[in-house]
Amino acid sequence: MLDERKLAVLRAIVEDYVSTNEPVGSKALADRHNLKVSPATVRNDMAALEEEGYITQPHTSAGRVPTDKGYRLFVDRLSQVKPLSGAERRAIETFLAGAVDLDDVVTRTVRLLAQLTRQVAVVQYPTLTRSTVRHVELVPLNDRRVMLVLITNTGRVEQRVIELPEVVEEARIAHLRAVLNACLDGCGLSSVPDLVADLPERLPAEDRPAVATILSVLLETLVERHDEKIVFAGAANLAGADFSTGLRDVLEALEEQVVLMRLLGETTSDTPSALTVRIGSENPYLRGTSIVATGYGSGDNQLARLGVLGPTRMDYPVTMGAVRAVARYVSQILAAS
Amino acid sequence: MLDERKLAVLRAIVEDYVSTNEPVGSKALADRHNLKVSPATVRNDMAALEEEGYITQPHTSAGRVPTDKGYRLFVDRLSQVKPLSGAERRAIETFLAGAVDLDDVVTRTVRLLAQLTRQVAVVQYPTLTRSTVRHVELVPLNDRRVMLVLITNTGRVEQRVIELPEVVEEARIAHLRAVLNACLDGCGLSSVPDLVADLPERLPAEDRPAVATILSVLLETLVERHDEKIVFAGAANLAGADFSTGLRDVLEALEEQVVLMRLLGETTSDTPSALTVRIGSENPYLRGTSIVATGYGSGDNQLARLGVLGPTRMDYPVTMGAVRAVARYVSQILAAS
DNA sequence: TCTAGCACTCTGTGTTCCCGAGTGCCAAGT
DNA sequence: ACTTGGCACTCGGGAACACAGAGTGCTAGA
Repeated sequence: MLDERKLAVLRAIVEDYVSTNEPVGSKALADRHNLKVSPATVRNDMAALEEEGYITQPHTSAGRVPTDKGYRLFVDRLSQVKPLSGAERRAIETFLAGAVDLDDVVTRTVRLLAQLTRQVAVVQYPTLTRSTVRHVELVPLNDRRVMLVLITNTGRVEQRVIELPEVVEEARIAHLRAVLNACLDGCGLSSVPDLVADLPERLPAEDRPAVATILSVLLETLVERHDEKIVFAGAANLAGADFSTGLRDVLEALEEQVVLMRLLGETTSDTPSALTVRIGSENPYLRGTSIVATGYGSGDNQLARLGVLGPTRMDYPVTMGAVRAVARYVSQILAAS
Repeated sequence: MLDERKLAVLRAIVEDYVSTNEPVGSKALADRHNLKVSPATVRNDMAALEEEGYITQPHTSAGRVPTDKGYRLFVDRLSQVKPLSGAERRAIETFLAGAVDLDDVVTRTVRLLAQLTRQVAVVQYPTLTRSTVRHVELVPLNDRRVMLVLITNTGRVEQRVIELPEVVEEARIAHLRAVLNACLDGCGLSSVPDLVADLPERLPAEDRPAVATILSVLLETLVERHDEKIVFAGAANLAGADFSTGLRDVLEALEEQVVLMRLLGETTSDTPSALTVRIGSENPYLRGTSIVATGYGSGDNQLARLGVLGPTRMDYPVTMGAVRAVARYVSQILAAS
């Protein structure tokens, strides 16, 4: 059905259209890529490709434009991920190496990725789920309030102000802190609920209301948060591109954590470190955009996802190369800290 | 030079132009606002206003449009800040009340403000400068690394991973922590450098390199950071409006902390809690936009600034009302925690 | 199966034309 | 001295139109 040459034509169409942003016609194609056939032959092939739904024409007698299905075939079978240049690699390395804490790593990563791809970059904060407790701190603020600070081995720090149900002396707080640390230090976050389950019973009865309050906040902190937190950068890169779905919608989606989360992908459970590409209508919500994403994290410990969002008409090989490279470097940085 | 009626005409022009986004002509003006004079008279006044530079016409024989100078006069003398409706007040209150920590307060604030004004909201993180140290924590990560956690009375938590120049035993770290806390607890951040100046001398000589490293990071943490950190929300609201300076520039400025900082205003030192309005060309960098900002913070303790950014053609009274109200509520929230 | 040629069909652009909103000015009215 | 009605003038923007050019589909021939 689709012989070798037709595929070559499709590849050429995608490449030309991506770089020129104009429907590409048979003559230009036969000229620029050395297909060694005449425009007329190309036209026949194009007709076939259109028949199959890989390309389409905006209006009669204009050039052809790839459809989502066309891009899909291109990504799956006609292109190779393009590795970064040496200069780019070095830039990534030095830029990420300067990060001082997890926040900083994430911020730098998202900016770097945006700049590298000239698109909108999206980075999900590493989830706490697989990390372990490094330290728990309870800081008395006044006699009815304490601040809970949870430090994990990924360098993440969580903080919560807790309103106690009754006045508790500092000494008791200190004691509780010691108990908590003894109990939790080094444990995986997912095992925390089990470990603290019987804690109230092991403490003086009069402390129990306070302890219960503190523990409930602690558990909340563990579960709730961090698959939700997502940051983006490079919105300015949207200004040039035209989205079928309207710039406004894209910007709105970017500011809506939930939508963004879904776009980044319900972690494709089989091989999370593989590149995921979602093209146009394959996306939930934002139909007119494409997303290139991947998991990242230290070692085989998948922590979160990152990627870029751009117009369907995007340079997939380059973008995929950048996303993959950045994900690797970040994973490396995270593993080291 | 500018009698009462001319001012009324200017006010009417600004109001009409803001609401319709079309140059306003003499006839429409005389009709809609009951000026009780004929269009011809209005035309004479308009000519005078144009002579003085308060309004201008996009092209000969179109209606008039306010200039930056015209908006300035309008804001200074012709308008009153419009208070929020009861429903809006209640919405603010409930929305902000749910915040769990400082991060959350800031995030909620910026979203709230964006939604309320239908513009881009910008919020600077409270600076540490005026706050006091609540607690300093040193957590050993391994024998060459410690994490420094600094907790302030505003609920802010700062964290840094520190690479030590040599191996230091945990006990020494614990001791240093105790010393630091004894020394700094409750002190204003600005006095920290003085307080720790002679600290190395009061400790065993063999610890000095490590202590010096830790202190330098501590000082860096204090000084460097937080007048820089700024967040924004509501970029989607830019999609509708048209900026003379180009959407791309605005988006770029928003992602550039430094520029944003300058736009928010080098804190007008005299009365920081007053509303600052910068109109069009009065702004550094972004000439085509207006900014309404104010300081916020607990009590007379000005901590940071927040505001909104929008097109010059903006409903100033309403926007100013929203900014002022939000700043007050946030200050209140911060004071309580 | 490929190629060359040809007629056809569009879009985008440039031109012209005209309507109408809005102005500036002047002379008359209060 | 200010206000008003009248009037000629000026543009911008939309409609109508023509036209060049790019690109196609089709058919006949190599």
